[in-house]
Amino acid sequence: MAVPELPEVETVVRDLRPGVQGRRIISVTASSQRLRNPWSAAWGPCLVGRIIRTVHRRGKWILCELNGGSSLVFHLGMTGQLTIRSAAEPVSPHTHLTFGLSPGSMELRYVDIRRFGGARFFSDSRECERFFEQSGLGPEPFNLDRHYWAGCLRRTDRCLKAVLLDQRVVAGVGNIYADESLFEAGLYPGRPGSSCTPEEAQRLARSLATVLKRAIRRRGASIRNYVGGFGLRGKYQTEFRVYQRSGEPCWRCQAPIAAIRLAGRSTHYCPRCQPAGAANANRALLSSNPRARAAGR
DNA sequence: ATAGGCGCCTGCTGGC
DNA sequence: TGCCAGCAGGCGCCTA
Repeated sequence: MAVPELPEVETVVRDLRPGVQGRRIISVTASSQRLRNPWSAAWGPCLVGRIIRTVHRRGKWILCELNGGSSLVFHLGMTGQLTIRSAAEPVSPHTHLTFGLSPGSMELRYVDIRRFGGARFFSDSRECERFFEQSGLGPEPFNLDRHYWAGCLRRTDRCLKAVLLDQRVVAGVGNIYADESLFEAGLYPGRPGSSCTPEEAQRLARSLATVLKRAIRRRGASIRNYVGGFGLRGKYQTEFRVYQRSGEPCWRCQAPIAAIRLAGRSTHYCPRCQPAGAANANRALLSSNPRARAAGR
């Protein structure tokens, strides 16, 4: 099950923008089932009549800015789907929120099988800003400040996998792209952050950005649940180097991919390209060219 | 202060 | 064939 991480959320946001921006919310319907971020009945009346000005992403969050300074913020959790649909389309099971839009008979629908996600309303921009400040959400993973990132690794004995998953350190990374970027960087996921040289830290930052941008170009990864804003699946799952490939040959060296458990998450890596010993870790950036990929299959 | 573990939640899978 | 334990994991909360 591919969980929505940064590339998937970015795809949803890009898909939704043209259909949602400039439209007015004319109705709000909530299911009776409780979401992890519970929907307040008071929010519906606050939303009706407001126009969605912009839709953008922050980490794994989707922010819809409305007129009057208020905002509607979504988190997809593990199985959330936020799509724009014709109001005539049948409502699929596990639809928890429906926002009727005008002009046109379109609906913004929030579907979430496991209900780990949800939405919340902020009546003014300061309230929204405060929410994100309190959550301590870290910077976006693109163009990470070199000194900030090196410091985050140097100061911790947590393993690299745990650091990447920590939304306070860097926003938007989940289990798939943590594993994929560690492979790209040739770094063993279990290595303590403090064991990394500044060069290794920089390599990991570059690999993270590379992998995320590549996944965005492929509209994210779909294993089961994830779909973009139009309900279409992503394609990046066919390009996983290590994630869910345990036992299969490494794309680069053919060694079987290993699976372990780190930071409470299944973790996939190549024991040869990502050696556990720090002395062997200073390797060249891993190739991701299609021929290497073909050779690995 | 920090890190690790647990529970929430449903659907799928593999073993019996 | 049918049942059920185990697993998947983002995130908030609790504990050591």
